[in-house]
Amino acid sequence: MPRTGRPRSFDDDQVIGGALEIFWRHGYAATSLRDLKGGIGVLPGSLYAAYGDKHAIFLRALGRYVDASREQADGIAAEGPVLPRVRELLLGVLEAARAEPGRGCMLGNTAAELLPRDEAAGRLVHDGFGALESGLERALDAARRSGEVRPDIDCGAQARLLLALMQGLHVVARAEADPRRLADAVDAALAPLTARPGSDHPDR
Amino acid sequence: MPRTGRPRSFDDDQVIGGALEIFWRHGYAATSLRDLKGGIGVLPGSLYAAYGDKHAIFLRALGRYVDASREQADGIAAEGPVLPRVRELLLGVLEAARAEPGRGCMLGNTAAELLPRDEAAGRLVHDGFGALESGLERALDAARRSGEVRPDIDCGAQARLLLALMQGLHVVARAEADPRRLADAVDAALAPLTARPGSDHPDR
DNA sequence: CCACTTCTTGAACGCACTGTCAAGAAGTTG
DNA sequence: CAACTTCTTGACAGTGCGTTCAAGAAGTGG
Repeated sequence: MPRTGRPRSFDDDQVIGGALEIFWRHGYAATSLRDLKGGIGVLPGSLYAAYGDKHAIFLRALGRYVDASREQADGIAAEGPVLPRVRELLLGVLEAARAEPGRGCMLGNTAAELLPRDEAAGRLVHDGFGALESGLERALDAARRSGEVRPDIDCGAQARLLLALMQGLHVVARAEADPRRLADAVDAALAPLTARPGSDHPDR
Repeated sequence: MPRTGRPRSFDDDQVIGGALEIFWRHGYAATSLRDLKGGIGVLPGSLYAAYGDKHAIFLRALGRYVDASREQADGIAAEGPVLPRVRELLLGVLEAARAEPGRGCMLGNTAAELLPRDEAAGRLVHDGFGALESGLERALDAARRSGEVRPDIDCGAQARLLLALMQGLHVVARAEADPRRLADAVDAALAPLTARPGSDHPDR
């Protein structure tokens, strides 16, 4: 007997990716299902049949962003010199704010708009922040072992500092005509980490 | 000839203050005029007659918050030891997040939700951030002159760093069950400012 | 106390939103 | 090809929104 029906006309990845793009730019409340339809070409009826309701679609999109954040965090903790990568990460926030104003970080945007009321979104944002913090901490730990950063640094505290700085840059940059004005704050944050040139570094 | 009519039954300060409270907690889009009525007891019709529309009421409330931020900024730049006050400011962000989750900073909330699309709000947020940055910079400058912070510190860059850290703490704290976990990031940010015990401080 | 002005009130309007549904389109399998 | 299943489509209901407005209430100055 026949068991299959008409297949989906849209690709799951494309729909969630498109929804992420729109939610990212406009936020949750300010995004209507017609905006989603306009952006990805799938009508509300199909979206509801496939995913449930608007909130469920949002959580799917946010979940994809969290996955991407996890990958980014792992990239920071990769091999090689760490501080230039961290610096690039933070300056990249400012450059993104200049090139595409009004996007910011999806995690921070969601935190500001929906937390702590939306518990499901809260868990995802918590995971995303946790991944970034953990990636930064692992990276700093490795850098400390290699002598790239001073041995007396508290890598956990520094990771939390850098995460908060990153989120703060996203926010403050929104109000700046040229976000690059904030670049010296990045260097001010990273300078104290560097090992002194003549200082003792354990190995190598 | 008679020229005056029925006087207002509500106090302007109370209405704007009440509106600020509600916008602060719920954001702009998520606050309806019926919410405002519920919170301050003034019907939409009167609000429209008195202030214009919803957006105008929001700008008035935001303007009041900016004024308060300016006063807070001046408080930081007051006389006496600066670093303990800055530390208290940043730890106060975390304590507020613990005691009253979901408020954050009205400037940051507005930046995340409305900027850079809403230009009038953008100017106000820019002014508020500017006041905080300037207050921090003046405070650090004074502290450097008094020997409280190291003489080789770039006070402008540090002020921008602390402002961004403050805003970031507001955001990240929303996703933390206990925001005090972030307290060590505050100390990590302030530690490099302190003059070394045996170091040279110009006067006193 | 009366003429006049302004404010308050609650209903109402137009609109946009989320979510639903029935009918038709488009596949798949025996 | 025929039976069957699933998806798509566009219209629609229900709700809540910002905003307006006419009528009555409440003061004020002469």
